Amino acid sequence: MPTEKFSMYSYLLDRTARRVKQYAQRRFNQENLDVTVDQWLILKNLNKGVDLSQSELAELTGKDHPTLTRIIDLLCKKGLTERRVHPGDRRSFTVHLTEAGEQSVVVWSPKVAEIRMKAWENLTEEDYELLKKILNKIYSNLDL
Amino acid sequence: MPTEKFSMYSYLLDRTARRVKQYAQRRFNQENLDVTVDQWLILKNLNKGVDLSQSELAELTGKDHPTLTRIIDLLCKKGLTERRVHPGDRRSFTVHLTEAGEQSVVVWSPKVAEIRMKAWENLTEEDYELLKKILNKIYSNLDL
DNA sequence: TTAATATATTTGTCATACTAATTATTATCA
DNA sequence: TGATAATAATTAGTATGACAAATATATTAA
Repeated sequence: MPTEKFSMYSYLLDRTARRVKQYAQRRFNQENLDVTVDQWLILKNLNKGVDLSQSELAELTGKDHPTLTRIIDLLCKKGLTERRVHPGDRRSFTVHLTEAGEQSVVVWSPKVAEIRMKAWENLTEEDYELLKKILNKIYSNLDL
Repeated sequence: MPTEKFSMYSYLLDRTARRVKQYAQRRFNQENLDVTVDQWLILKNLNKGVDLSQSELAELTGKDHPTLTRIIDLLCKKGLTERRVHPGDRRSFTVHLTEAGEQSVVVWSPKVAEIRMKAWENLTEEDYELLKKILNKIYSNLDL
């Protein structure tokens, strides 16, 4: 006997995720951090000194390939990343953080972390852990 | 001292919400329910015998006005809703479920509820309640 | 080695999200 | 009343998300 409450939970989840992203984006804009929240996620994942292929980046960031291609296009246009030919596979690129990209990550990481904190105010460590557990459970329930 | 873990939680939230929507949409398509998840949300909110203005619908469903306008456009094109002049305010429309729209809601509600359940398998009542509480907390932390 | 298959990326299309600006109408106040 | 401000909806522009199909290159198998 299906219950409608699960539709309600789905709605709450969607609405909350949107607001979290919207809040962060507005703060990015206020601070004149000239990237989107999704672009930032890519930069952050590149900042390990390791160049990654687009496929690897897509996997890490949970983006599909067309979306990732377009995000990289924009980051390259902004001069924050560049595509380099993959040694040994001409189908592939490695995405490389430029000097400017590196600088952005270094300079902005603390501010971004601070912005991201806001959503989780008034929650306990236990809440974080439980939320993480529940979200991962949901995610794996829908394994595609 | 800002911590990066909150960026991680934000990422998990976003990723999970996307997968929940994606799963539902795929099931909608498989079942030949010819609306999007977001369009369905609108239909469902109209199915109380009460016509709502677009502003009211936007408020109820958490959509912004431009998005709502376009969703209503599509629903009207599909013959599931129609715009009616608001008696007493010529700026406004009331959105009305057509006969076909009513039928869709009646026919598909149980299947949609069933589809929506899938995400929440293996979670306890307590998990639901806590998740709801936490999501609402986050939402209100970011009051805009 | 050639033919079939698989993989990495891109392109195209539609839907949604957010912002800013516009239009039409209504409400308010000097 | 008449100017100003507020509200409802729309339009336009950019970014992301999902899906399908195309392109180029690699890999595998007959």
